This record gives sequence, structure tokens and C-alpha cells, in this order.
Amino acid sequence: MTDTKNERTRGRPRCFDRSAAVHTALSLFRQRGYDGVGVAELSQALGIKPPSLYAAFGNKHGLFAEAVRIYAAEEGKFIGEAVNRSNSLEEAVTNLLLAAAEAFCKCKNQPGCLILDGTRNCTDSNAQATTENMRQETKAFLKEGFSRLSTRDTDEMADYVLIAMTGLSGAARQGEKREVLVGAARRFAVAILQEEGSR
Amino acid sequence: MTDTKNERTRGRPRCFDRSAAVHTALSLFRQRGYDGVGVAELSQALGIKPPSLYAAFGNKHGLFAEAVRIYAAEEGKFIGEAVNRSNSLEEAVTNLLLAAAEAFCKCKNQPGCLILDGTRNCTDSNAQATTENMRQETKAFLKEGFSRLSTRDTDEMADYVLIAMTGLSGAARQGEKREVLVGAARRFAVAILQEEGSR
DNA sequence: GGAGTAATTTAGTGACCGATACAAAAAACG
DNA sequence: CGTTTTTTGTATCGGTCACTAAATTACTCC
Repeated sequence: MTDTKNERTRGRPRCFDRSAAVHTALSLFRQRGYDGVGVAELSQALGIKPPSLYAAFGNKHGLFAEAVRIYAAEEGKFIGEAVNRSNSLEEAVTNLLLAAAEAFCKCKNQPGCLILDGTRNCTDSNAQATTENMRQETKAFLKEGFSRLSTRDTDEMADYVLIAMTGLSGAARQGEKREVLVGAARRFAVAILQEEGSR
Repeated sequence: MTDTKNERTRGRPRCFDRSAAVHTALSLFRQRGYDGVGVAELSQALGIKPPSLYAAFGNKHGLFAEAVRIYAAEEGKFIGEAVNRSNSLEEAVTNLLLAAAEAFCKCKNQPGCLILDGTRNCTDSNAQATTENMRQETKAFLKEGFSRLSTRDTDEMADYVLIAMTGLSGAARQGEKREVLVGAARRFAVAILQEEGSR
């Protein structure tokens, strides 16, 4: 058996690259959010007709959910890296927020975070749940990663980090400049790391 | 002339309370954002038909703009108070962020800030401009108020305060608890106030 | 009362939304 | 070849969007 790859199934083969389609959709969702991109625009950008989109992804939310998964795995890599490659809580929080600030303004035509801002004011509860689940996963990941680096209350620390990232993402979406985001990230990191009641 | 108040105009009098209508619309816009509330729902909540709404406010955006103005004047009062009643920059920033945290979770069914989050992912550019103008006004007000209390770079400080408020508003919209918001606000205030390069 | 004015209701407009019924097309099977 | 399976394009579906033309109602002015 030499046909280990590209196993042909029966029926007419798909005319478009499924993975490329998800990436194209991801780009659109990052620009204008879930409600801001319609199925007509999606299928046009993918070079297909709506029935092909529904055959491949079930519905609009199915495509969005795949895009979110790709986004978390690719664009969200910096979160795992910042936590796992750090040798102290200080390092982890600082690197994380600085990397977030950079990531949120890297692509100028699609600033901010899809997870944190992609379903703001969204009318589709499934889409909201998809991003909210990813947000909770991230919070749990941070909490667990922080607790391997410190004995402090990593629960509220993860909360604060996510609130800071929410601010950075929102500001990036408003067009805030990179320098301002990085400056804010640096200060927020110090803020989150300071000991309780040290004001 | 004794008719100084309630000057009757000609024509059929309006059947609904215009000011109350704006407040009702404000409540809906705060709950679900500009795109999330339709004209049909608005007019139903106001107890009128769509043509009456258009006769009174021109269009959906006209009603939204009035709601934003009312919101800034009433719910946004805490910003002016925190700045003007403070005798130091430290006091101003701390009181401002703490008041913001409280305000953003005060109304449980409409958390967050209408200015900062009401037109996120919004498809109407006029509505976006309305909130963005208010945001810029607020930034200028903060910058000016801070500069009366300190000789430091109040420009970037106002930026940081608004980014922090954006994070607080977004977190409030996600359902974050009051204690967490207040804790984050307290820490962010200390961070923003610390001198440059003191990390 | 009649004229003038403005807000009301009825009943829609065209455009867009997400999603689909249907049949032709293109492949793997026997 | 014919059958089966899956994707394709055509041409919509019912529903909702912001918005409005037209006629009616309720008021002030003369």
C-alpha cells in the first residue's frame, strides 16, 4: 500500500483548499468580528458558493469555530511560550503582556484579539460561547502555569492578566499605537506583580 | 406672557415622553450595543411605531447619539468628579479607576461602558464615530485635568488610564465580579502612577 | 367653523441575513 | 458501462434590517 497519503474518497472531490478557506475566514473574522462578516461575503472570499460552505463546515458558526481553533493554535502560541519559557512569575507575566501588546498590533488591518473581541456585542450565543470557552481555557492555563512559578494567589493574578489583555486588545482595535500598547503592557505587568496591600 | 414653560407648538402634540424614550433606548443600547438593538425593538420598547421614532430622532443613529450624550452626562459624571475633586495626581487616577470599576458593574443587566464597548464590531460608521469622538473628548479631558495636578507626561498617562478602563469595561461585560474589577483597578492605578523606568 | 401644522398609524419598501431544495457534475465503485 | 457518493452551481427560502409613502388624527391659529 503506497497510498498512505491523499486517500481518495468516493464522490466528487472538493474544489477548494479547506485549510486555506479557514485561514481566509479567520482573517475576515479578525477584521470585523463574527456578526460583521456575512455568509455571502465569506463564500465570495473563498471563491465558492454558499452550499459548498455549508457542506464543508455545517454552518457559519462551524467555520468560525474552526477559525478560532486555528487562531488559538497559531496566533496564540505566544501565551504558552511566555509562560513555559519563563523561570519566574515576574518574567512570565511581563513577557506575556509584552508579547500580547506586540501580537495585538502586528497585523495592522486586523488588530486586537479574536478571542477577546471577536464576539463583542454578538447576537449569536453559540459564537459567544466558542470564544468564552477559549477565554476560560486560557485563564485556567495561566493559573496553572503561574502556580508552577509561585506560591502566590495565581487565581486573581490570571484574572488581572486577562483584564489587562482585554484592555490592550480593545485599545489596539481603536487604533492605539504600538508604543502606547507596549508601554501600558509594561506598567500593567508591574501592577499585577506587586504584593497585596502595598499601596 | 405667563406661558414661559410648556410652550405649545402647533400641530398634534407628541404622545410619548421624548426624554424617557432616550433613557429607555439608552438602557437597550447598553445591554446589547448599537447593532444588537433594532428599530423594531426600540419602537416597541418605547410604545410607539417606527415612523414616530423617525419623526422624533431622524434615524436610529440620531436616537443613539442622544442616548450617548445622556449617558456621558449622567453615568459618566464620576470621571469629572474624580479628576476635579482630587488634590493630587495619585488621588485622581486611583479614584477614577476605582469609580470606573464600580460604575461598570453597578447595573448588572447592562455592565461595562457604552462609550468604550457600545460600538465594538459595529457596522455603522456613524455610530462608531459617535462613541469614538466621546472617547477622544474624555482622553483630552483627562490629559488636561492631570496636567493641572502634575508636571509629568500626562499624555501617555491618559492613554494608559483609558486602556485600563477599556479592560475593566470588557471584563465587566464578560461578567467578571465586582471584587475582581476593583482589585484590578487598584493595581492598575499604582502601575500607571509609577515613575518611568522604575521596573 | 376652517385652515394650517405636526405627530400619529397602516402597511409597506428594497436590501440583506443565514440557510437550503434541487439537479447537474465529477469522482470511485461494480 | 451503470450505480453510488459527494460536491457543485442555480435559484431561491422565510426572516429581519433600517426606513418611509400615504392617509388619519389632534392640536393651534384665524
